[in-house]
Amino acid sequence: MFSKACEYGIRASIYIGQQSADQGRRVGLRDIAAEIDSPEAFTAKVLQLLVRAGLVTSVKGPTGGFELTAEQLRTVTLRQIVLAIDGGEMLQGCALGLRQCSAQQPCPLHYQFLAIRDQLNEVLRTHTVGELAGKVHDGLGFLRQFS
Amino acid sequence: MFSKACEYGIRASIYIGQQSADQGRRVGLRDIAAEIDSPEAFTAKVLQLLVRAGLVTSVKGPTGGFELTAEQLRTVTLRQIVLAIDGGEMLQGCALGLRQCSAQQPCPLHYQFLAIRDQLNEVLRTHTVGELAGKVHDGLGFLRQFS
DNA sequence: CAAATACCGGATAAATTTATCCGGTAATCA
DNA sequence: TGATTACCGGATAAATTTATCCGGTATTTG
Repeated sequence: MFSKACEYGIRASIYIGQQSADQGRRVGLRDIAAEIDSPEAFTAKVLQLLVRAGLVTSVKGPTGGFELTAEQLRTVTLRQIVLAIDGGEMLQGCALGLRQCSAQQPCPLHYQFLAIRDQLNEVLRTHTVGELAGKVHDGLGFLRQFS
Repeated sequence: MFSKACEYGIRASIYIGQQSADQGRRVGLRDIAAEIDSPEAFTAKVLQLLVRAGLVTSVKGPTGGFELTAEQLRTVTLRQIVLAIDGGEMLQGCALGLRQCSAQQPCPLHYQFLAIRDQLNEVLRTHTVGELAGKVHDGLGFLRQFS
């Protein structure tokens, strides 16, 4: 559905959000990669994208790391994360790969997938990172496999 | 959403279906690739998968080519095509990449994506290649871009 | 039977995605 | 100020996906 990069990006930002909401704790890369079970260096690349897009905040040096500001917690949606990493392909492109699929010239599944895509967009648009962080904090959601 | 291979596979099988329904016309690779605007050799690989899976029929030699039997037209669903090419990843896997995402240990978006995935499965399960071929035949759907 | 046709299947190459490495820079702290 | 910490960013490598090539085999037709 999403690329690996995007999966890591979503999980990472939710974890960062959880720690930020929890007494404003800043988290380092090593910590993040361990907690969401992702490759450290690759996760760093993905986080750089999110930082550049203004969706995550980073601080260098000792006591540095990644965090979400109160505003980021409140306003950053999953949709923004996905767009920053994967672009709009999955959110807008034709399921059958037609370059211009529209009501004028629809693929045979245009309207069926329009409905699915609408629902996907709705889910991504209406969930903030902060909200999902809360869910993880309350033990109602997980970011990696616990055996 | 789907891989390129899968996009080609779906478009190709619908086109084959359309020609088969239309006076049982068998179609060759060159023809298919031209009609759905896909790379010929790669499309051949994808079609081999579908033939091996029993979803498409092929005939060698002159006057040979690909076709869908009456039964294939009636019974083969998009879901079977997608499974044969992309496997169950998109249809079953966790959107956030967790190896075992379930009600026992759900990702923070488990139930939201469950709904989306259900709808996707439903669309793929309830549409046969033959039905979509009819839609294309009636000019209600297209398999490539016509400028 | 011989020639032509068209799918089959293995090998190979190009492109993209995923993943790693390492020196550079900014920030903290003693 | 000097040492350490931790993100930044470019280069590189591995893995996967996408795409191509070409000889092999089955089938039709003359």
